Amino acid sequence: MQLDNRKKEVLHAIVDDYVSTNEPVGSKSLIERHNFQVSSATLRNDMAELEHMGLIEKPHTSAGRIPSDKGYREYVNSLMTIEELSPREQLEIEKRIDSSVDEVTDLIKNATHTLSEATGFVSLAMSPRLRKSFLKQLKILMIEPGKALVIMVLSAGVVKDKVVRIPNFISDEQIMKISGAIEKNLTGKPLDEITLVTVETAGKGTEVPEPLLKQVLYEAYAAIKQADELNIYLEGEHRILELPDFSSLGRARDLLGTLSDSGMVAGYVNEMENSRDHSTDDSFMIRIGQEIALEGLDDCSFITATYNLTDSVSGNIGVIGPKRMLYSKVISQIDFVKKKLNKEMQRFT
Amino acid sequence: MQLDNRKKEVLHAIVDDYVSTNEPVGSKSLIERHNFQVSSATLRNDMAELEHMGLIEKPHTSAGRIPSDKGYREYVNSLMTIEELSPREQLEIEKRIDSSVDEVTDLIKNATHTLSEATGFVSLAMSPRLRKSFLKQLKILMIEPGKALVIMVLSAGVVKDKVVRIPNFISDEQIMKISGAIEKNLTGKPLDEITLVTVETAGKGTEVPEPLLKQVLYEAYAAIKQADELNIYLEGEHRILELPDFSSLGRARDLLGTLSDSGMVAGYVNEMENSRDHSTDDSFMIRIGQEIALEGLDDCSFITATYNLTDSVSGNIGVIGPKRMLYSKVISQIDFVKKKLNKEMQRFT
DNA sequence: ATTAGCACTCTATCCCTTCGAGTGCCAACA
DNA sequence: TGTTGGCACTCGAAGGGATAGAGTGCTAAT
Repeated sequence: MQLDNRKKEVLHAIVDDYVSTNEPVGSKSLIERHNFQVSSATLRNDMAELEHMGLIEKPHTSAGRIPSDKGYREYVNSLMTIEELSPREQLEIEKRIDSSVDEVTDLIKNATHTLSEATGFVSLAMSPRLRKSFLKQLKILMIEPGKALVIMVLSAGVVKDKVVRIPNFISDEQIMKISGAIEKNLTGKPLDEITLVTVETAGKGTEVPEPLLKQVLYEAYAAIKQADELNIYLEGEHRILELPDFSSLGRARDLLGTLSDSGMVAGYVNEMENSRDHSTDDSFMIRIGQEIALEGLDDCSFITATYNLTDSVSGNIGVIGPKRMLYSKVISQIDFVKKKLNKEMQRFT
Repeated sequence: MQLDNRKKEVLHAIVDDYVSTNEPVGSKSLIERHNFQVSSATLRNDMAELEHMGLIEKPHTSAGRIPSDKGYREYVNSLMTIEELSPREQLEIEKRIDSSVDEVTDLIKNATHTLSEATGFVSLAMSPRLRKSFLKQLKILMIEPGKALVIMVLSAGVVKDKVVRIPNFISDEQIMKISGAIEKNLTGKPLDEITLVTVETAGKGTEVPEPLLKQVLYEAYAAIKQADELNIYLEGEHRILELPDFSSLGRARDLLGTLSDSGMVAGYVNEMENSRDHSTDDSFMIRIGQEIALEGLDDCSFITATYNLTDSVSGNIGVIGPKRMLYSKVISQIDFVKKKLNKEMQRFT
């Protein structure tokens, strides 16, 4: 069945009212608050149909209706209109992000924090996916016998390092030879094309005894792989408790419990990113309620956008909030933060 | 008034019972659960006196008694006996911390996580206070025109780095000269004795034009100062919600709100550390309820111990849990984790 | 297709009662 | 003087109606 115009308006109105009042909405209050040119009985008929179609539901027989996941989905896909943030709100966000940090990571954390403050929800960001960026420099610095620091400068303007163990009796000079060889042969190679074999090949020809060489090369490889690992930044978890939607302790507990396993959340965001439809240039991903395959997020919506550090290096930033949220507002907030982030990131590349 | 022996036993019993049942304890149940050789009426008299002394209080006229902050304090100071962890528990902790990480920071995070899991409370750790450690190496690595990485190796076995801005047109060679000069002159100096002036003096004599030199020296100084900054690691905030003590949403919200400002918590821990009584070798700090000068922690106890990375470089690790906790158990857990941490840290120095 | 009217449903809220654990105090006792 | 049994009293928690109010579905009329 198709939604005729009035039914669309009714659904739109129900979502709006429910979002703003947090009470199931009935046919009568719908008439009161909106300019429907029909009677409440007519709306009741419409609502019965919307319910039949699975777009709204009632908590109990004699209560008003609330949107179902499917209803929110319809609202987000076809009904709502995104409006720009007010200049005031824009300014507020720009002011908080502008801080002239020197590292991309700080910029991202900064943006995440700002987003959480602006929306009042939990916000999160993934670190840039660096597998498509390539090595610009790689140095190995001896720290003390048996310990060295591998420093990598990547094309995306990111610096990574890792402390590694090396053989105790290897000399400074030997380390420098190896480091030079790796750098010479691997510079320009994207991280996802660097394997243990590549590194070992790159290090061949170095005049360093085999077992020593092999261990250092392995550690260098491990450092490079670690640089490629994804991090997730979560902010504002405590704001959950301010929301009436999570006033039932149990829900709040489940949600925070799940969020505390940041690895799992990161994995999920990654999965979302991979299944994203890249054919459109719309970089938003929206998951509503049960669409989210994480425990305890049944009452949440999960919205992320993709930011770009370079053409081929990107990450995600977004929020986890209650399903009952002002979608149009939140989406423009995320969009604005994302754009600001993209702009600021140009400084680094 | 002095506490006679029986009153001590009564207080002890009240704390124990309240901790284990989470219900105000009355004279009758006290008799039932413990082997007092007197009647409940006698205990009632004792309890009235304990209340008069401010050690216990009643939620309402006709309820049992619960320990006051002062009562817990007395319990912690004089009544409880610390028992060792069972071998089983020890093993559990050792297993989780043993992981052979290569950086001190990871080790600390690891320990913090373990402590939170073991206690079921929020745990936290401060990064080592590095001001007494000294520079062993300082390198400045050019990343790209206008950007460099300052790398510092400290005596405590810690590596720190920071991306800094440098003049666009400075040469690799000039940077190396400056870096060499700083390293040569400042190696061996404790961080807290390094000031902007010290760094500028160290860099004198370098054959680099004044304004360029000055900016690089300033950035190097800033990097050193940043290495000295304290970090705090918090773990397991979500566990708060599992505790019956914080089932009243409002309290949980206040607590998590306060904890979300990690800078503030860090400042408080620092203050505690500074006011610690260093004359005894007891490295525990215990703050109960209102003794904690942080909003929303009225129902909490805050217990930390001091770990040592080297003789002069230390940090704190501990928990924030409900006042109504098994103090002896929690203290031995912290103690055990701290000792394990100290042991593992020897690898790094 | 829309509407007015009506009987029905279900929850939230308030009030009242009852129950029980606990207290304080008093008088008696060792 | 410290201890005890007894007793009246207090207060919160739990349970049981009763009521009000918002909302629904259905029917018959327009």
